[in-house]
Amino acid sequence: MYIYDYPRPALTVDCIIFGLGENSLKVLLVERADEPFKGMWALPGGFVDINETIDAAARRELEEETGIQSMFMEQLYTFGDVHRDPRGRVVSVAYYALVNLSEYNVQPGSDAHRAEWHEVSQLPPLAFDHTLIFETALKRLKGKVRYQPIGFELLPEKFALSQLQRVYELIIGKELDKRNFRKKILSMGLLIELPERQKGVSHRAAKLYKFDKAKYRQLEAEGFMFEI
Amino acid sequence: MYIYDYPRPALTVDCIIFGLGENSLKVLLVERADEPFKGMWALPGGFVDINETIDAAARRELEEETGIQSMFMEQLYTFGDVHRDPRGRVVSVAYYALVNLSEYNVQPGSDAHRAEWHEVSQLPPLAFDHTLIFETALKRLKGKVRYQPIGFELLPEKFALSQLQRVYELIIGKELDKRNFRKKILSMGLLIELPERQKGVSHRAAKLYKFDKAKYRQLEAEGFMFEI
DNA sequence: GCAAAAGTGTTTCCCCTACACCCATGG
DNA sequence: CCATGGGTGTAGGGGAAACACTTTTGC
Repeated sequence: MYIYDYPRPALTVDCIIFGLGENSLKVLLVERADEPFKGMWALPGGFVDINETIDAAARRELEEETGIQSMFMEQLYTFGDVHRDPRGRVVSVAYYALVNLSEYNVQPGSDAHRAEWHEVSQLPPLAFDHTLIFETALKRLKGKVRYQPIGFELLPEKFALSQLQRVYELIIGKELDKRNFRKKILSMGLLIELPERQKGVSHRAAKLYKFDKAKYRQLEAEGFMFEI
Repeated sequence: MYIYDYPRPALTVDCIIFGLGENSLKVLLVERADEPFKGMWALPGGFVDINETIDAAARRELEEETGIQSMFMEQLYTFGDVHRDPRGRVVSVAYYALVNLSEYNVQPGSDAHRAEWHEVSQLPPLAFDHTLIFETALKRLKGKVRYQPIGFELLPEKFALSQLQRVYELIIGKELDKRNFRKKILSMGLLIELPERQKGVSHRAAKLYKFDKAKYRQLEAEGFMFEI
């Protein structure tokens, strides 16, 4: 049994890129330029090169689509139904990524194809099994945001507590009590209060904070569990 | 860009099969019959057929190794380092499975190769990147057992509460208070008390229970969260 | 001075934890 | 009768949830 004797599925990555809109959670979709599903919206993705790890392929796709080199990214699940691609057997490893739109001013569409941010609650029909992939990603995000500090990845480095609270409310999908939220998040001791404040707002300017990654890693190693 | 123009990685599945020993958690390992890593222990696995889903390939491997047709199984993670297999580019989708040893009397080694149950705390060196895969599986199991009712999968259909408690203690790795454990698990209302009792024990026979899957699914749909 | 969001404490209640003794059964 | 695990209740503490008003700032 030599490993080259077997016909092989093609291997791709697909990326679910979440971003934060004004008052909604968004996902980056691309319009398919070719058949199959020409003209339909799809998740950005592409083939895994024979000399590149799957993670590297996902990073490459993320950068191609957004121009951002380092963002939070995590493998989601591998989809391998026999008929998920009409062209033949294609197995896809899905990744989800979180990006801060306001800081980077992401310009989708720098590539040849059209790309747009869509509200997660109003997605168009998607090509292939991408609706299933997207739903899997959203479910994972909702589950994970409560017990891992990934909400910060959607915000700029410096943020106000109300922004952070809005992130959680958008993802979890229910309102949180302001005082209890602040108490809880501050009591973890994982936020560094900055000397600066919000600028250009027409009301009292909020204190800005940043997430203390080093401290989180230390606490995590000691058995601390993040939880909202 | 036609999908057949790309050189493709080979695609395999690897299975981490957990079973419950007398007083320990065990994993099924096979001894490699061929190079590379001939004679070393490895996770059972094999190639994904071009006409079979990845899940089906994993199920097939599980059945080949254990003779059991339906056991709890879940995709774990996909491992795709470029040099993880010295024969060439091989991407492996790992699955973990939970099996109840006492009920099925699993006979590893029915196949041509040697297979044995090993205590998870005393594993030999493994072939390929299988130590990494195994550690990923164990971490997942430890994390998941607390908030999904998968502990039951390691037990026979009818079990005593003390058996269930032992499962949790083994996986989580710390002792639990008997009264609190019983209170919590019974208060969820997910166990059906059976009219029968343990047999053949030289002390007071324990009540037997079974897990109420239908009720769990119903509660889950209503937003209920299992948690130990 | 008004609109809009920032910021702040206290009480109540429930759940988690800690903890020790009697009971049933087989040998 | 003894060894082995089965089975049970309560008190205290801590964290989660509920809840409303004052402060700051720009216009």
